[in-house]
Amino acid sequence: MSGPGNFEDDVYALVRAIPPGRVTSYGAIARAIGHGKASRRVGWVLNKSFGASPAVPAHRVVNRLGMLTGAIHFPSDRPMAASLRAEGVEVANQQVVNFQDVFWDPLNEL
DNA sequence: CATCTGACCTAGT
DNA sequence: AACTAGGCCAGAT
Repeated sequence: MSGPGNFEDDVYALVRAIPPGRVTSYGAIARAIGHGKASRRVGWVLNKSFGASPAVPAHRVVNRLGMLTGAIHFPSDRPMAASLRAEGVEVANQQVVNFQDVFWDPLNEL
């Protein structure tokens, strides 16, 4: 019912569970909620997440290579790279530095 | 209403 | 190892 079961809700819950200073990937989220192949939808859901409350730290979600592919869809007031840097994540050239180091795998750590 | 695209990823050739 | 194709599904044209 109103709990987990909806793709949207599951994604929101998981993204909100990402600790500050850490990042994860779309595929990792999709897999954690049981839709291993629906990584594309994750991005679409996050796209709506901007008006959600509590806020969803969508800036902590990058692609598997650590690239800020979704940065172009972020509001100009809150650029993705800047938000990550504010949390201590180094970003260079639209890419996360030490990605493996800051990567947070929900299946492994949650 | 049919077709394409998109914050992606895995697997097969 | 590089390339192609397939999967997911909702919005846009």
